[in-house]
Amino acid sequence: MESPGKQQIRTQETQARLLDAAETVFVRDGYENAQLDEIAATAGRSKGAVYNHFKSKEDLFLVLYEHRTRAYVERLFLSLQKCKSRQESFAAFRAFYVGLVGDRIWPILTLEFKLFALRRPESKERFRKAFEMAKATNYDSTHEQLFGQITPDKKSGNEMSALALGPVLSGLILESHFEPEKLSEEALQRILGRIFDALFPAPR
Amino acid sequence: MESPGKQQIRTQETQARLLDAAETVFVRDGYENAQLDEIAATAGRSKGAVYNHFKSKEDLFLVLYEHRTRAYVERLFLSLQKCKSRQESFAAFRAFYVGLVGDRIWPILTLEFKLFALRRPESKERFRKAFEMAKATNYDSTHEQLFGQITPDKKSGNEMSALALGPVLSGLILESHFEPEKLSEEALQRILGRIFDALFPAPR
Amino acid sequence: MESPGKQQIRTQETQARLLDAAETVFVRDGYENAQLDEIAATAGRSKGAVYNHFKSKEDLFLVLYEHRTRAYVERLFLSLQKCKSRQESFAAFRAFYVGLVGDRIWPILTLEFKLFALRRPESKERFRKAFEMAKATNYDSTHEQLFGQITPDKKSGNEMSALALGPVLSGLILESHFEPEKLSEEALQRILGRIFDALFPAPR
Amino acid sequence: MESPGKQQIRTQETQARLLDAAETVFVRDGYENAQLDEIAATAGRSKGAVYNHFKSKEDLFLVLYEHRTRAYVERLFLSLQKCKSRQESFAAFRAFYVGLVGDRIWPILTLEFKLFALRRPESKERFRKAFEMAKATNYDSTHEQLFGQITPDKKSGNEMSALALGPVLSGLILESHFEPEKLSEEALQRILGRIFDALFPAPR
DNA sequence: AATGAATGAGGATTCATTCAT
DNA sequence: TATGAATGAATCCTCATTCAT
Repeated sequence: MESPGKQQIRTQETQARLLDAAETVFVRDGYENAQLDEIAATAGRSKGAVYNHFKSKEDLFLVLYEHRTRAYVERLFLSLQKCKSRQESFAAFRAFYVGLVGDRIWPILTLEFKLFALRRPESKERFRKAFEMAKATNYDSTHEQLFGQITPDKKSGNEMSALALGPVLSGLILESHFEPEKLSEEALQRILGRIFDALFPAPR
Repeated sequence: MESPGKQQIRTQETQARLLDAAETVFVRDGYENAQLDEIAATAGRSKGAVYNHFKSKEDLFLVLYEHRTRAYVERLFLSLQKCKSRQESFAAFRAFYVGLVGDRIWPILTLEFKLFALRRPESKERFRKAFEMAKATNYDSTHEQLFGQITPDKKSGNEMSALALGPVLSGLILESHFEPEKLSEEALQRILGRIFDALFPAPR
Repeated sequence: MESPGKQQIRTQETQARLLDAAETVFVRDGYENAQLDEIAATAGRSKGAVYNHFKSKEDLFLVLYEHRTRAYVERLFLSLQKCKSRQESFAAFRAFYVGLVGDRIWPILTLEFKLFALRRPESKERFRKAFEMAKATNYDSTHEQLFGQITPDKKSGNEMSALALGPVLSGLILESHFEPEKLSEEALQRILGRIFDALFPAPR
Repeated sequence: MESPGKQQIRTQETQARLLDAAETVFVRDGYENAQLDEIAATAGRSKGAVYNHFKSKEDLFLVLYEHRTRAYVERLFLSLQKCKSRQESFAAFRAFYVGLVGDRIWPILTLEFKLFALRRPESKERFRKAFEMAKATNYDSTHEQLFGQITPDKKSGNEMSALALGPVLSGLILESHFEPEKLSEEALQRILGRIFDALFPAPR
């Protein structure tokens, strides 16, 4: 009871360090090959510490995904909030998307997550909820901010397109690991831009 | 001279069965979770038989990838050979690509392979070679058949675009497993078509 | 500061138990047929515990050999330290050697080790180092204590003879397992004594 | 039925080749690590052939040991037969023994055999029988040829000494693999000679 | 909260042996 | 007799998880 504040801080720091370490190791080695031992060591903690903060390896993985997903969505919302017009919003959206090529980690983590979830119906459920939750926060208003009020039909088309953005990005980033020259960051930006424009024909 | 024939046939059949079983199990469970036991059983063979045909689990995985890759490339070349004009060829190419959405297996297998290769530099080498070999077979003539003689600059752009096709497909197929309704086969075809057209603006 | 003590004690006890169990099982079954499972069980521990203390079966085997070798060499040095004269020392040396027939375990273990090392050049290296280290500790002074200052020529002869002692013992102990009556402990003592005297003609 | 002679020759040759190959591989790798596959390959035959000639790996091992043992005993008897006097016989016996250091294979094989037999009471039986048989052939007359008619007491002493010869040789040869310089063939001959003389004080 | 020793289920791999040819 | 594909028992080792400290 001496310094609960410090304790809490320590606890939070451990959590954060573990999550960072987990991201590093999961992405580097893949979920199955990632060793809790190594995650703990990378975080400067011991194996046991992981279990004080997470129920299991799977739990750590899911919490990590939830964190990172939330962070990205929040970033997007933040950048959208600053926009004054629909055009501006739309441009910000596009820029945000194309800018994602700068991150070699997150898209791989996402692939890893999805392949993981694909094989575990139980986790798949939690996985989707996490994603929905993050997305849902401001979904409708965001959509309107970007596209205005449009027919349900068009809206569903937009949803479909939006759904495609992530996977396309992930696939390309993965490929770029094998063809770093032909798929340079610049090249990827151009490709992503073209694809974005194909999926979201600029509102008149 | 009857026996060698029978032996050979048996051997080939076993190989083929093992590869088919491997594809099923690897895609269903992922590389790490796939059990040799189950692959063997699925093939109607015993665990040991796998090791008469493949050096290791990894080897089986790589050989499987090589086989399937080669098969796809050959299918594409075959369909191109029938074409009489550049337009026809190009249309065939597009159709081939868009038609790939019908296969839920191969794109997932490819993702699995690439994430696998990403973590094993040695296999990465072999992996790329297999792909190159298959691609190389008729590459230049194919390119000319599709695009005619164009500036090296444009050619390199086409290469980049070609490189993007597979990853985009894989990413989308994976996502469709989570959103089977929003990303129906039909929807995927439309998206893929649009992306294809964005990457390869139709020649004139 | 109670816990680190308890932990350490537990750790040491486990190590010691595992080494004892390993000795029992390796000698009884031979290196290849010895099962880690059984060693662990004999030690009252689980299979996994072995791997917390030793890198591999091979490592366990080598560490065991190092331990036991060291212990024997130390015993010899200890008994030599008590001696007052060269004659006494020499007699103690002889007695020590002849007394080794009482141990049916150690000579067999040594054979097992050497045949093992013969087939693994890497271990052979470590194996020799362990032996050298143990031997080296007091080698020169011991030699002088036993034989006085003698010509290098004679010294090298003594070295050769010393080298022969162990193998001769091991060979005989092994044989005595097949001819327990003809090669009783008493008989072995007589034979060993005679051989010792032939190899080290008593210093006047 | 065309050429039974040729068939038989082929059969015998295969047997001999398999035994030679077995000796090579068993000595090089040890019984447990020796692979039937490799033995067969070394013999220029296939794995299956081994089973046409031997019941099992163990059987092959035992037959090999029996063969080699018999051969050595026969060689000794042969060289003794030529001797005219007891002195000559005795010298021949000594020379035969000391000469054994030239063979780096057989003593190791013997060790391997004995450690093997030690752990398999069933084989131990067969093992001893093989040895006895070989030895027995001419045992009593040989003994008399070497030592004349002596008291049963002395005879039993000689038996004991004779029993020691093999193990001593094996132990030393094994050690010489680790100390090839200090235990050169020449050095071994000197040591063996001294030990022989200590075990068999020259008759009068 | 943190540590790390211990657990033990799980799985890839090896290889003697069998058997159809 | 010879071959070698197929079998499957056997075992080392890994690593997520637990728990006493």
